[in-house]
Amino acid sequence: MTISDCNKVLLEEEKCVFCPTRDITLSACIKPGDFLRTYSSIYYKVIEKGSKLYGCDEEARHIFILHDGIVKLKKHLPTGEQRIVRLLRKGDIVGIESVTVSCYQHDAIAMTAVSVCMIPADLVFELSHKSSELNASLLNNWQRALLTSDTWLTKLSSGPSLYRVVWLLIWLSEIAPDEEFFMPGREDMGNMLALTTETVSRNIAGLRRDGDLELPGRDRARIDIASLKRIVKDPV
Amino acid sequence: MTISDCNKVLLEEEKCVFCPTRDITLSACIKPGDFLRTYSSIYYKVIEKGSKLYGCDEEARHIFILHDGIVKLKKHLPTGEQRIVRLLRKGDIVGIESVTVSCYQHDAIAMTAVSVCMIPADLVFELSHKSSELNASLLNNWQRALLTSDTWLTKLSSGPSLYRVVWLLIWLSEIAPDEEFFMPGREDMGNMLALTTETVSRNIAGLRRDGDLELPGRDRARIDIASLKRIVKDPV
DNA sequence: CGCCGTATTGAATAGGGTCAAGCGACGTGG
DNA sequence: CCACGTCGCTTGACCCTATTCAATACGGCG
Repeated sequence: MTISDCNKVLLEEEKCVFCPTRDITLSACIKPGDFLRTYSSIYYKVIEKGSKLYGCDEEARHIFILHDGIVKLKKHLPTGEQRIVRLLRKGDIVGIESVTVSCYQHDAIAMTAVSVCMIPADLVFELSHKSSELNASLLNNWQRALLTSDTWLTKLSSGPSLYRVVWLLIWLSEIAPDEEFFMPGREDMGNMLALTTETVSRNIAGLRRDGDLELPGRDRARIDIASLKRIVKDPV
Repeated sequence: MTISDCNKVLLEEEKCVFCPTRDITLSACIKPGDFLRTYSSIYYKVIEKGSKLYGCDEEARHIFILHDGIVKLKKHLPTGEQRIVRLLRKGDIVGIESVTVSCYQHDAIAMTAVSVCMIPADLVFELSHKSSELNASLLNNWQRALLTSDTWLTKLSSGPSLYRVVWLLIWLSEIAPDEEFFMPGREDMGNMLALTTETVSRNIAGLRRDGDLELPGRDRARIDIASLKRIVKDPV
């Protein structure tokens, strides 16, 4: 089902049944009985590469279920620098904090073309009281986000620059193992790893020389996972 | 109410009413009606400085509500290094992941003497289906943990070493603003900031020379917040 | 073709790591 | 009560890695 197909079914009452993310936890928890009530307030949206889903400190009214594409969550430091604190991919919830706090905590920016399902936060909040499945789903999402944060703290923010770059490549490749996957620009990678663009670039050049990394196109990469894991001494 | 008093009331049916953390969100959500059922399974525990609440990959059966003291969450890297990914303090929930996953994700170690209330995870899970307040409380806790993680990623894991040390001191002082507060050993601080003990030590020495930091005792510090915030260019 | 933004490469530098020695507090045992 | 050993903190000197600054190359697009 393509995006335009989905936009079409948006006009129907059964939109969620045919939604391409029917399999994604949260939407799956919205029961047929809820359709009529939610009909008017849930939107399917396509966001072009580079544009913002929301900004830091904006009033947090919606959560976004990510159907496709990659979204980065960015934070600004008082010193002017910025840091990317998380990447979100298919099935992740963007702006989940809107359920508990009144302002978004990051800038959320589409790194690729992105399609999302936009659900009012108070609707989620309300439904979560009634559906323990939805609740469990929210808790799980939060749990996953924390796990990711821990990984970023341990693997992507400490140790030698080569290790960090390698861990990031491994992490990115998990979206599409054994295949070509999305690789952000050097500056973004630097902002994830707390390194400069030059350092990232140099490490990438090294990996290419050693044959552990191929760049089939701008934004695209393919890696020799086993070899990379050996570099960071990750068993298996 | 002292710890021994609390241990005494543990023997009574009304224990939670007199619990020193009655004001802490989660316990407050356990209603009188639940007392009889929970009676046998909730323990009040005092843990001495340096000992473990649980280890990574252990089966996760309990959450711990932190009444007093500081707990560090540690992760080991395949390379042998370790990193402290979070500090928990009064009112925080330790091992909250036990509600959603089967194994703990960190080593949880008491940095000071610690007192906790130990609640079986399945009990929390069960109660969360019935109490939307408890649920909201869980969601809030998770939200807070993520916020903390973001702070650690942005402020404690990037930028010059002096900035990191200063941010950590500011963060630690928030427990007891304007007063003396707990400061961990240099090695632990290094593991939080992704720096070596020597670098941390040097920066601390510098701050003391400039009169921005006093160390009234081992583990204790007092800072000139305004001055430190000026260093990291944090407004106000 | 020439322009712009991004990536790469190079050379010089600075900041943090590493290694090693010295110091001070504390606890133990003589 | 003091000598001794331990452990954690500090300090110094040197080295190495990542940053900085600058030049160049690449690729898409008007």
